[in-house]
Amino acid sequence: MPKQNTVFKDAYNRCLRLLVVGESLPSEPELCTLLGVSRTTVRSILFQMVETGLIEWNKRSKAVQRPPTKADFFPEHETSSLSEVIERMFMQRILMGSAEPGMQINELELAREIGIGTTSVREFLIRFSRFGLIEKRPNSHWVLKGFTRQFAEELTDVREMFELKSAAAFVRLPADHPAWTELETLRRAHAEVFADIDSRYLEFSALDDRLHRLIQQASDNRFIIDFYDIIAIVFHYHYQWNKANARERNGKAILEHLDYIDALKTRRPEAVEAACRLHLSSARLSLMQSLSATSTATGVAQ
Amino acid sequence: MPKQNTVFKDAYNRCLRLLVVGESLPSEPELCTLLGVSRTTVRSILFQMVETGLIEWNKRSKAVQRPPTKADFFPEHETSSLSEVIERMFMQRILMGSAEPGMQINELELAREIGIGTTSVREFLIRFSRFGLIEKRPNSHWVLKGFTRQFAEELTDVREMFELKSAAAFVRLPADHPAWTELETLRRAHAEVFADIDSRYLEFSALDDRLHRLIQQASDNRFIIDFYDIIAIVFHYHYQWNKANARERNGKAILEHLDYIDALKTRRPEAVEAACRLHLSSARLSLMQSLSATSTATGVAQ
DNA sequence: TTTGTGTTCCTTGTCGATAAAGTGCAATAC
DNA sequence: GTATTGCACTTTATCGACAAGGAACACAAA
Repeated sequence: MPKQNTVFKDAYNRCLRLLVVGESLPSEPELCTLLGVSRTTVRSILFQMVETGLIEWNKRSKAVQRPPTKADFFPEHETSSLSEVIERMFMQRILMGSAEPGMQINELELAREIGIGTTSVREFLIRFSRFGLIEKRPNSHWVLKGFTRQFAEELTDVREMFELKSAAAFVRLPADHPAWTELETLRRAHAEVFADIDSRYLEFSALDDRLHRLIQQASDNRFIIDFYDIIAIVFHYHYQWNKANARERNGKAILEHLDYIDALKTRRPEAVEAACRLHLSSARLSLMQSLSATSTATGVAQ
Repeated sequence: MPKQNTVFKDAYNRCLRLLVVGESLPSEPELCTLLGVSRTTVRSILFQMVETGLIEWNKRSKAVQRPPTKADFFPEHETSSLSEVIERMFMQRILMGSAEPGMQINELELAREIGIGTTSVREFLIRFSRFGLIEKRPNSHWVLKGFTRQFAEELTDVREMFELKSAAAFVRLPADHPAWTELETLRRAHAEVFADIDSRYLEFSALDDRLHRLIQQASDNRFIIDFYDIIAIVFHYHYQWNKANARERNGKAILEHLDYIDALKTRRPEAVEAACRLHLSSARLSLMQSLSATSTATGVAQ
């Protein structure tokens, strides 16, 4: 079948949450911006909602008839796009499965395993190859380079170069730049999570991503900003499956972040560089430790 | 049609050059390594050569009957793989054609224009997107970000960071590392070309690529090494269509290279850094100048 | 016992087809 | 007159099909 209608299903679910009995849904173009899809999809949603008696639709009036029930929602797993599914499956295989460096990756086999066509797998692998974990042999298979210590070192080396550059650029941002406001928002969010660290330590990942992206943004350099995607995906999957000492680790990291943020606020380059280096080397260390911890179990380190 | 047999045609052409009348071609596996293809392809070549009377083939003897003529060769343009064709066409469009930043790129239109299927175009665009010149809007078109001064600046900024790091690592290579031999070979090649600069200035591009790749290699970092692909493609196409002052520019660059090489040989980090900075800022300048020179004509600069 | 060949089978690169999703224009409602 | 809707049309995402090309293995030759 060409295209699962995941865009529709996901938007439909999100649209269900906008329903307020008695009121009318906004106009089609407004729903488009609200849901981030095209009018065609919005109209499909509206038609479907008429079908299931959620709304009465007559020209410009889209009166909500009843609140949505659990049964109205599409199941979660039907709402994620194919590429997300492939990514999850693939990362699981290479980070958790017994994936040794040098292993061959077979498009057809992967496609069969996931139950999809080869085209999607190929496109995923091509996109994924920029992360430096796999390499193509033309007219032949892909080779897994492996999530090894070597990889982690190369990754963090570049990360440090880029982040130092970005942090230095951040300090030079004009005082009225929106990044400063966002930085203060982030600082508060950090403080809040830290105040309740025992139950909220898992929220650190999201904060980490937001803070570092904000800083990279200041570099105004697409290569630096894009590179953060690699960091993000590695940390995302790695920590997702590796929760040992997470609370302790995240608590420490939040404190480092707070120091880092404070240093940025002073706008003193030396203070920023010091805080940045401190945090990055600690992040590197924790990545390395979790790598060696799992190396024998999963066989992913070299 | 699925797959043009470009691998076969290209290998066939290269195999023709191995023919020596009276002698026998080597064994199949040997031909495989010589031509860099699989036995299946080698055997297709041999069958075809029997067909056209170039060889007599009986088990292990593959006696050459006659020298190949012009007519035996497949035309050059049939030997380049589809992705190479797309790359050329696409680069021509965005570097030479009237390609303004923000322009939409349409997979279907591009495919029709080149006369190929959409799959190949899609895959090319995905691969190409890592160069930061285009960006995908999911479920919709691609956006051309344009070969602008901004792009060139972001590119060269990262380039400088990486090359300084690599050059510093180069100095620390052990004395018996093969890179030192290769460096000396390259120095001689530079000197030779320079001695006859008026007629050989076009050979600079190849030398440039070899020298910089050799240096990046010393970083032992896949992200740094891979990044050079972006530099390479930009310089390749840009200079190919922009030959103003090429002789003068290349002559100057060769001298800078020679200084750079000499500095590396001294193994003194400060000398290396100085020579490296000098050359890179001169390369940046010349890229920028050629950009502004063509900006109005082709509308590619912002 | 190693190296080369014949043969079979599997995978990759490319195409065309099709449902899902996006885009543009003319008609309509306010 | 502007914003919204209805409708026709285009493009994208995905599949299955198939020739080109790679890989494995048993047999043959040296």
